[in-house]
Amino acid sequence: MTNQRTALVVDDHPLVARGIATFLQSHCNFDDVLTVYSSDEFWSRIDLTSPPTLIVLDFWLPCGDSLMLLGQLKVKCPSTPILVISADDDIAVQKKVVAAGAHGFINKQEEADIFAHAVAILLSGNTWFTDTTQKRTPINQSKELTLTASELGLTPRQGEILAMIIQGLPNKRIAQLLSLSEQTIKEHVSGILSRMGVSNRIEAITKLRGKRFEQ
Amino acid sequence: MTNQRTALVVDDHPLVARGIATFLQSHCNFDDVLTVYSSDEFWSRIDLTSPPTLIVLDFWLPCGDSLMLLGQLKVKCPSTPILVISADDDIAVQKKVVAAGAHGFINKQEEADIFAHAVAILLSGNTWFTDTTQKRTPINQSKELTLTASELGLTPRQGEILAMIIQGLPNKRIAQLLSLSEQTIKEHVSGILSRMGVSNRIEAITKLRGKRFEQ
DNA sequence: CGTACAACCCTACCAAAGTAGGGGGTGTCA
DNA sequence: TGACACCCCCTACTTTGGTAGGGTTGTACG
Repeated sequence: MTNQRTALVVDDHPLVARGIATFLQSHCNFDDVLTVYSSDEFWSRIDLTSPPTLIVLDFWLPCGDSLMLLGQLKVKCPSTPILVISADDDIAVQKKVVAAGAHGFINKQEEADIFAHAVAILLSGNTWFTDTTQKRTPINQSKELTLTASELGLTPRQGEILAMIIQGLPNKRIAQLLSLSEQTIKEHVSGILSRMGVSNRIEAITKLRGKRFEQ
Repeated sequence: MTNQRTALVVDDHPLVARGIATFLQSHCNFDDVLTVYSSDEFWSRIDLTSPPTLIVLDFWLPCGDSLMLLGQLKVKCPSTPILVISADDDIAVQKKVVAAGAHGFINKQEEADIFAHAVAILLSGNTWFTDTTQKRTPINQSKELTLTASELGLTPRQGEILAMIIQGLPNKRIAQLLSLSEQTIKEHVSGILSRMGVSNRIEAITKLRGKRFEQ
């Protein structure tokens, strides 16, 4: 039997696909990696008579049919592990991926060594998913994506209020919920904004987009 | 004089950054490429005493301060062309990038040879931007997580403005970018809010959090 | 003891956001 | 032709957000 390690990478971002491909070759011991940029190109170009050792599939294919493609891949290559990658870390996405029968799911923001680890796990016949039951601390979220009040230089009260701002609550509601005057909230907000270097709460919200905030 | 070609790549997705770096080296004749995964890491690690030949900057850094970083980079390396890349092809994004003084803007979905072409254009001292007048060929993402203007019952203009609201732009800036009066923007905003069933732009932003919006 | 800081309250003021109601001007479609 | 949707502009108004002053209290620290 040949021990050639081959992989198939399906991603509509050529640069990302290329990055994954070179990474698989240089860090995961793959001999040959095919890159495909769309499901159309996949069906017209790729011959799966010899199934690859691993398939890496982007969740956000432009045609939106990555899950369908996943199902067909599972039929064609039943013994090949499939790792789905995505740019966003929505839990709903992972649930869909699990339901569709993938063997692993990982975020593009993941550090390279974690990606390599996931690949190794899949090659060993196991699955790799982030734990959706426990709080967001797992492998999934590297620390750079989580901000705490103290990291932002905020006082505890300011952190509490910032969390409410992010929820979209207006000052009046925050004041009600905390049983404080609206003016006091405004002053806390001013402190938060100047500390964050933004000029209003909307900038603060957009600045924290994609990040997690903990008090 | 040394003709060393060096580049700096700032992208919060390690695999993407790696992909761009290897591509620059293998296809664009770069000798050395530094990769950085966050603006924090940038300031703490990178010494710009010798400005790179090219800077590649991701628009969607997790902290949301890519434009600020861009401005500071322009001060530190006034003669270095800056190419901004983004995962979405929102025209508003490109407009912001242009306004911030970047020398080029390109979508991550672009083919690799187009990316190489853009790099060559920038290195020759010119700029590279995509034509915003022609209509975008819609890239349909998976439908459940993507909302379009028509799905929300919005008119094209309202969709355009909602995209800007989500970016955090105030009415005044939107009016400037669209060459309209601020009042007209307010009326469009009112229409958007009542159509979405929310009472202000902040609720609109939080309502669309975690989802994609396309015009 | 004094200093510093967080937390809370107040008045006053200004800017931004949003609403209401009044015009126009296109284009499409029956 | 009229009805209608969309787009743009205007004045005038209210609400919300944010800043700048001025305070009081309590607590932690040297």
